[in-house]
Amino acid sequence: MNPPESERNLEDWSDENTPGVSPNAEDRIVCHVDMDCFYASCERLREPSLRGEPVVVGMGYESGEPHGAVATASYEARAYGVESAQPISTALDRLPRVTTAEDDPDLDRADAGHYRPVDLDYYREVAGQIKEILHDCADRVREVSIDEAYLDVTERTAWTVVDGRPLAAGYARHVKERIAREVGVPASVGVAPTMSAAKVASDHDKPDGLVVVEPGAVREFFAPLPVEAVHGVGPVTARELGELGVETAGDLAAADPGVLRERFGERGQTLYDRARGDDDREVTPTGRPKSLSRESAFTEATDDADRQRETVAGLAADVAERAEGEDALYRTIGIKAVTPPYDVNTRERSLPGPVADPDLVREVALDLLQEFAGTAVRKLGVRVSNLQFDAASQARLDGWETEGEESATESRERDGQSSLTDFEG
DNA sequence: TCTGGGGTCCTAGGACCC
DNA sequence: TCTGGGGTCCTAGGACCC
Repeated sequence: MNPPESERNLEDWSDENTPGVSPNAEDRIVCHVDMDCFYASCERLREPSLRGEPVVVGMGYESGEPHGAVATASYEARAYGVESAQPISTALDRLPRVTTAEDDPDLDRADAGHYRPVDLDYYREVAGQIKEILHDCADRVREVSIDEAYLDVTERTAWTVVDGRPLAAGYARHVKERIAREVGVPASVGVAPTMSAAKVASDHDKPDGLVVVEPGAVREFFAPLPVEAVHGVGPVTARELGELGVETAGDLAAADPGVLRERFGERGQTLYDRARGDDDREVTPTGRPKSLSRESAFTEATDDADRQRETVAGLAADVAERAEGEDALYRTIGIKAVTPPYDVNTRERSLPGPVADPDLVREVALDLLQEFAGTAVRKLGVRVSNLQFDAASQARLDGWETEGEESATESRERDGQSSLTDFEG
């Protein structure tokens, strides 16, 4: 299983060789670029006076708004306990708005924050400029989200150590600095021979970080980190691992893979491999979406059938329109109904063949909703999946830009810019 | 943290087929 | 006949991520 000792990389001075990590020539160089509190950085870009100030991007902080959550908080705001995905009311408790501070002499303006609404169109525009740089810097780019991407830069640089540091570190710095200089927003970059290690590396020294993990040092790098640092370990898995006595990534790497497989299935093996630095995934471009969905929460749970049907009909229309905008055909139509306290129910129906038919989305969704007649729901969603993309769209494939100025969506934008509610999480 | 929106991947049971 | 084994599709739910 383990590669022979003789194959060890010259730069590998760790005592424990890492099984599975290929020797020198095949060591890839993967960068993970992760924008720091991206939405807040974008707000600062167009409003430079916000630099150095606590900034919270989210919705629902205007009085009278039903609900809302924090999309992104700047590090200054995080110092007050404001976090992503937090209810906006909690954020306001911990960090009052600046405007209220001005009205209220008892409030110290120094302890107040700047709140801004989410403006996804603008963030996408900024992201587009960044992606251009990334594609310029790498042969293969995988965009994970609006503010995050993997780059394979194996052909552009090397692990060779010069003046005590790998050339790859300088290359990563170059990428980072181009983004700062040409776009004006900070990024954290991780460099490693695998995607999973690069991901964790970029996270390791945020914000504005640059962390390099050399081949052979991956396991060592992971070892002291809490298991939650491993991509794919969430709260549930972390708790279950804890029950097995696995607290750190090092524990995970040293665990019995058989036990992990027994408890977590295939995922157990994958997590084990990751913690040991074994990850042979290639950096492949992001493919077409697998599903499209839209959902919406009620201020409070409702069993009003008319409201429910109205909501589902509206969501169905939105989803169908988005599918049309992306030239997607769908073969499965589904709904989601969240009932108190927070039970997620899904229902779906597959059709004999792929269609693009807004009326059908509506009909099927409403039909599936019938099962919940008389049930209070706090949230409803509509989804299409089993997507197929027709030839017309293939011309535009490749696109890392889902251009904001696509005309199909424009007409609908008129009656409420609130239709955009994406979260950085 | 009493819970916002948009995704991905995995699992497991049942239907159905050979 | 009460007995195989294997494969695929569908549906529902769960965990995780940004």
